[in-house]
Amino acid sequence: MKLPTSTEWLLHAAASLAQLEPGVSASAAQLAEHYGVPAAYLAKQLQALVRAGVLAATTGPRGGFRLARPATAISLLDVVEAVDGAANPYECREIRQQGRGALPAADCRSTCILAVKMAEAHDAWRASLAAVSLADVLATLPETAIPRTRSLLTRG
Amino acid sequence: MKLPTSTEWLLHAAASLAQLEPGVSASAAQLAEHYGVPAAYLAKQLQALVRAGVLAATTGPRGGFRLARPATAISLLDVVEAVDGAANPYECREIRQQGRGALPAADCRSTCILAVKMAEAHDAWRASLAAVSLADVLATLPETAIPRTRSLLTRG
DNA sequence: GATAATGTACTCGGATATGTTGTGTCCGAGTTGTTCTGG
DNA sequence: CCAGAACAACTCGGACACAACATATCCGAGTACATTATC
Repeated sequence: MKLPTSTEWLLHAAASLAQLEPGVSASAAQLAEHYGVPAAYLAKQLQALVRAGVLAATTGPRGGFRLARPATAISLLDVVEAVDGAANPYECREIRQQGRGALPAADCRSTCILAVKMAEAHDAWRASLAAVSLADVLATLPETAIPRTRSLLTRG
Repeated sequence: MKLPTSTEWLLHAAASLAQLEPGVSASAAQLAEHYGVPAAYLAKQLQALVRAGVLAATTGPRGGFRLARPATAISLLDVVEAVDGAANPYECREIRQQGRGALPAADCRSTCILAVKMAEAHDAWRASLAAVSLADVLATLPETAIPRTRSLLTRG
């Protein structure tokens, strides 16, 4: 069980975009150089956030990516599930109904208890991430961070 | 983020072994046929549970795998982390200290807030799975299930 | 008849191929800001 | 000096190779039981 490496990039990128003034965009190339990551691959992943409705993209000069919603309305879960999908990492294939020890249908009326418990754990994970918004993240940064990010991501 | 398919096999296998009488073992071939899964691959994964101290293995005739501890002392987390590892699926590579926007060392005294929040979510997931033991799983099975499993996994 | 040695069948354990998914890269379509020309 | 059109540069968006891990498989080392020969 491993999240893509790009998850870290996108979380930081979203946090950086949240620090920009409303209406201002930053391009994929800017963000890539800002973090020292491959520009083309970052751009590919940013598209996933656009498809998920977390970011909005604008083409042409002065274009780029910006938040599609206020930072208070974007949770870490929104970002993570945009890049990795919302599926439960545990996939129940009903092996209780297969092989020599297959259970009779009467015993399979309710969901497999193991699948239920694994789903509950996944829900706990999702709830933990859903409780943190980008605004919460920004609130923990030092005072100097936001002006600094704005200046670094503003093109001359 | 996806758990190996074999995770389901091992959870069910551990639950089945927990239903056997103390001291009785079931071989990898038996368990594989019981669930209709590839025997060699299941055996390979069962070894991971042995290395983790969850199962104990015995070679030779009448040998096989059995629980290394009472079912009350084995949690779902023990099984899942034995096969998949205990590492956090989110790996912080400190990109905040890299690239054009690298933060000064003074701002990196404490752990990156994003890594902290991702770790908290992982802890919530682990706590949820650690709270469920194999004995809890067995308690939800119908009365007929345990004698049935014992009879199917007992060799003639 | 009891015992010890032998043989056999069964078990796990690790080393070896293959398929799928994430990783990384490239080029094309579209849009905006700029520049140049004409009135 | 102003307006319009053409141009050019920059942006995203999707299509194309490469690599790492999970998947699947095989054969060898070791052990317990059953058998057999001996005392």
